[in-house]
Amino acid sequence: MLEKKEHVRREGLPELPGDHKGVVLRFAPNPNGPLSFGHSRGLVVNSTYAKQLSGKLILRFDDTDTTVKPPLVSAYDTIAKEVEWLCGFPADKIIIASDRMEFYHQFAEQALNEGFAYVCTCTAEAFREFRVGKTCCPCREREAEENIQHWQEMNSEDGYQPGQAVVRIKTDMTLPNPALRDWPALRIQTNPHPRIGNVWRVWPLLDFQSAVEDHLQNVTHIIRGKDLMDSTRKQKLLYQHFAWQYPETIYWGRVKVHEFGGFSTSQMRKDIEEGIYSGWDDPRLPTLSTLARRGIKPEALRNFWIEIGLSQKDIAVPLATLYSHNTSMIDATAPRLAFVRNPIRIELKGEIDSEVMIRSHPTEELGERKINLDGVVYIETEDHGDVRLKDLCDISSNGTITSIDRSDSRPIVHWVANGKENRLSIPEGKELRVEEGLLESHPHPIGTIVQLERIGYAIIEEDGLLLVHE
RNA sequence: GCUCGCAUAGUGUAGUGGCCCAUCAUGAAGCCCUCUCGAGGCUUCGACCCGGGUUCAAAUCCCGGUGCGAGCACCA
Repeated sequence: MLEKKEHVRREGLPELPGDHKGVVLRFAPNPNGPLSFGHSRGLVVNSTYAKQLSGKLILRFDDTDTTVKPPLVSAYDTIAKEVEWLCGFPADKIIIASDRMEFYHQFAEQALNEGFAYVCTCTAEAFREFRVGKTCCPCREREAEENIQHWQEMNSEDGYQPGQAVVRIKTDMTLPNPALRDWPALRIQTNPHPRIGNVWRVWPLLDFQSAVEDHLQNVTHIIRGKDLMDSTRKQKLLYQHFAWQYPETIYWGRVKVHEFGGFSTSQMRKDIEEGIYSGWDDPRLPTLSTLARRGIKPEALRNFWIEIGLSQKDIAVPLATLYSHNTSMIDATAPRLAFVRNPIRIELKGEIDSEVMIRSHPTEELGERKINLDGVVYIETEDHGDVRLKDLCDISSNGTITSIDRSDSRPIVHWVANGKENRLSIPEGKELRVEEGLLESHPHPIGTIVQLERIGYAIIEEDGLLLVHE
């Protein structure tokens, strides 16, 4: 029989491979600063699966680097709160790698004892030669006992110093992929850790720490960027040595947002400390704090990433896509207000009520605003001409009222009668443009998202308006 | 250089051999709406990277090419 199948479009995220029972996922940022837009993909994807499949979401702080990207003590707390804000629920469990060091040491010693790891005392440059030449470094020949001895020297203050020794996982120096050849698992760092100080000297690198912790936590699925594909391959080799089973792994491709180029957490941290930015929620920054401050709803961010999905394709998305999701979240509750930039005074000539009531939203019940007219309105200089004052009357360019009802198709403009001076800050990439103008009097408290008619959505802040988006 | 990955309209996606002269969203253009450059409704435009192969049949499988991206850190 010829059966006509329905063409059904898949909605939401693709089905997760593997077993759907007892799913354990993790989101593992480096707490060297609060979360950024870039982190939000991993968080949304992992938490959405965890929620859909009634699984667990682990928030894990990968804070084992005290040198290149040292942890920021305040970020641990901030990130936990940001996770709850974005996901709508808190992480089921929080793991801090720097509290779990004894486990990493224990498995490192096991690896050394069982002969699938060794202490390498070559310099990074020297080892590069071996890696490129597919030849073994002499350190690889050490017996387990000798390795343990060197390991103890790594852990001792008067033993090896940073850069003088690392622990490597034995793979195969002839592996076609150079990235996998006897990769480094632990190294010496003497900078004190901001959370726990100088308790440890030998710290694991990501590939080792993450692999061990995923096993310890029974993580079932790892969903991460495809830049970590070789990390998966390295970790699988380690899992073979330990005879563990590696989780299902899914990748996403690189995302470029045109409006947010060139920010790194370390750089932002430096710039904030130097006063270039006012803080982590400076309107020009691509952080989650900034997006929250700017009135971007967590649901909008979630819908945005879910729509993009999990393809391994590298993409470039305009922020307009995120904004369109946000518009649908905020429009129904955003009262309308008029904000007139570059105002020009117009004296109304003709009959008109001295008091008008105007709806705060064209379709939603957001109440009405009462406006007292004393014969003068302000419109934007650019709008000057024969226009219709929205919800009021048609006028000619000298202010003569030609009709109360709309009489023709002349342009509709917004206007302010008894406004107050205000300013609107507009983030434009790394710049912040400020527009002065007259804002209609209103009763809305700080934090309200309003729609400035014909301009865009804005949030009311203590000292002015901040544009959400158009 | 070595290794790995990806390739559908301007953008983002659906699609795992016949439902596909290809889905949905967004965009652009035009129209509608007692009245925003908002929201809503309608119409139109617009794509399977290239070349071979397998097959009765390929966007879908295989090979080659090209393009783009990533890893080869004592960062994550």
